[in-house]
Amino acid sequence: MFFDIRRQLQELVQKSLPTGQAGLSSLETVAPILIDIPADKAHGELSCNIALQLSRTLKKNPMAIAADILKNLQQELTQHPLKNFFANIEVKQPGFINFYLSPQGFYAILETVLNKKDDYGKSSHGARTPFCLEFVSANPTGPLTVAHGRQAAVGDSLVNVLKTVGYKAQKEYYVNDEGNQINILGRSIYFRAKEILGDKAEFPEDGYQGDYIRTIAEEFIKKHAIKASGALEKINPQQWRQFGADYLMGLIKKDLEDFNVHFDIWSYQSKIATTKAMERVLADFNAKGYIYEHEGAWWFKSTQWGDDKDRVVKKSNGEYTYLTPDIVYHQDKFARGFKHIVDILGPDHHGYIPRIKAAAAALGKSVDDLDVVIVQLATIYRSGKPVSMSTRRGEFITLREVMDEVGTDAARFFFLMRQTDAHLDFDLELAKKTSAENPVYYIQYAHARIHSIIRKATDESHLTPRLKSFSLLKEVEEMDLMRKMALYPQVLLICAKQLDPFALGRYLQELAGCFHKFYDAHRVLDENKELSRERLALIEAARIVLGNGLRLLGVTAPEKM
RNA sequence: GCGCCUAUAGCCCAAUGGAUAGGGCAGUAGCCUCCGGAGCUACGGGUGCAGGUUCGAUUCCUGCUAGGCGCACCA
Repeated sequence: MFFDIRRQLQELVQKSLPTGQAGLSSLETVAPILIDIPADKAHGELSCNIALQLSRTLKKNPMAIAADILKNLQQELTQHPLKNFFANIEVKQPGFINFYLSPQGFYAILETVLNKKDDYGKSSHGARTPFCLEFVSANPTGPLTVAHGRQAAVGDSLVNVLKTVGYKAQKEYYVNDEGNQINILGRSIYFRAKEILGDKAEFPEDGYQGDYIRTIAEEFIKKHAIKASGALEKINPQQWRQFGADYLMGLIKKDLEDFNVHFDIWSYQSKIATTKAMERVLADFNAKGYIYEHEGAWWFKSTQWGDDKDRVVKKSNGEYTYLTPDIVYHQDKFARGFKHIVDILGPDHHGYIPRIKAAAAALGKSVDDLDVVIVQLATIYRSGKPVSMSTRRGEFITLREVMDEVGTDAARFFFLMRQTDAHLDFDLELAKKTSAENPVYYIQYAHARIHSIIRKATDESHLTPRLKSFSLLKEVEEMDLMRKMALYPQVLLICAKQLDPFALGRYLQELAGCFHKFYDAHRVLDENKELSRERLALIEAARIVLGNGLRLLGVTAPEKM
């Protein structure tokens, strides 16, 4: 809603600038006109700081400039459709022009929400730009951990937000189904299978220790009806690897489904980063002069784009490093038409960022066409004590355990409770609490409570929400609630710009708070039927916005709790 | 040594470069003949240190201090 008002105000202010004064010709570049939403409602619903910005150029007191602009603005406004939308426009120290909405202005917000319903918040800001977000991409060598869980929560919600604000965003999972990790996986299963069949073999030092390996070995033995350990030697190592990777990918996909994360594209390293493809891309880089040979290895000149040092792409023993197939993979993504690529990675990858950005540049793109979002770790707390997560020793907490213990809704929400690039403490006890301390229940409760009221109104009094022509809503709590709803599209834009859905969860808490305050102060089902119908419309609108926001976060919006 | 992240009230966290720095927990005192008390109200308490840019800095820049993480011909 504010979009339209803000854009129109921007034009009006533009027309109202004090023309004909010194320095005005360069005003556009000196200071773009911005219509802000003040944090404090005492400063109005909207405000403009242009007078402060122009003060230096015009060599004039900002209060005086603002007064001039306001005078012109009020003149412009008399002919403008917005003229009834403002109760007051005034200049405040040190030179802000503040706009105070009239009841009509507030009701326009309400009508917009009620009209757009599920579409409220949508915009065309992204201009259908094709975005590829790759996240989780855990190797199929073990179950998903809470670290992956947080990445999944961030990535999925972020894509939902990006789609809503008009980007053509897709979720992609890159399956590393080749390489050392998978070789170790195959060997680990093989050795566990030997053990199970009574052959005491030394388990490899670098093998995966988790109990799930034993389960996979048992499954393998059962499937192939193997009776004695001698039969294991006839099995091709590739079979161990394939079986293990398939089995674990099955688990991972199930975990993600239950976590309410659904990927659009599954890419497999074995299909994309073939030896031929790697040779081709390195030959291409070589032709462009981005490759040199040193001590028998091939080096990629990533320093050319700001990396600390050049990186080996082909080892002296002829093998490729981790980077090489990844270059091919990113080439593949760009070739599929994505204008922007976002890789969501764990904190252990932050040294990797300049390298992969350099690769994007070497592929003929800009370093800005690829963003890397680093998701910091979440530390799980139980009874005030951190829980160990060492994957090496198999003592890790899995996403599955957390999901099963606190539920998908709480888990999804809690992973977003701090900015993505900051460490997060995840309190299992708090996530399970059914009280106001637990933010996800606080929000869901508001949603369920609204449903309850509307149900009651429909069933007992046959009252339906009014849809337009409001006139009776004028309490502070009612205005606060409408003001907060108007902010929603802006919150989505901020999330998109920051590539972080964090602000949305916080906003929903505030919105729920506005509703609870309203509820406590005023009765919806009043003696005055017309007032009841308008208040039903107000809470219905709040329900819509709460529901829309929760949906983007992958959290359910229950009608009853 | 180099790089990244963090530093805000007793505790946990907010604040697209804006105005009097917000909210939760804990503490104290209140609100159910009434639509869901899983809720609401009131009260205290503050930006690590030193500079710089700006009309304006919690925010941007430099240096320092403290904590976390990362720096392979590993993936």
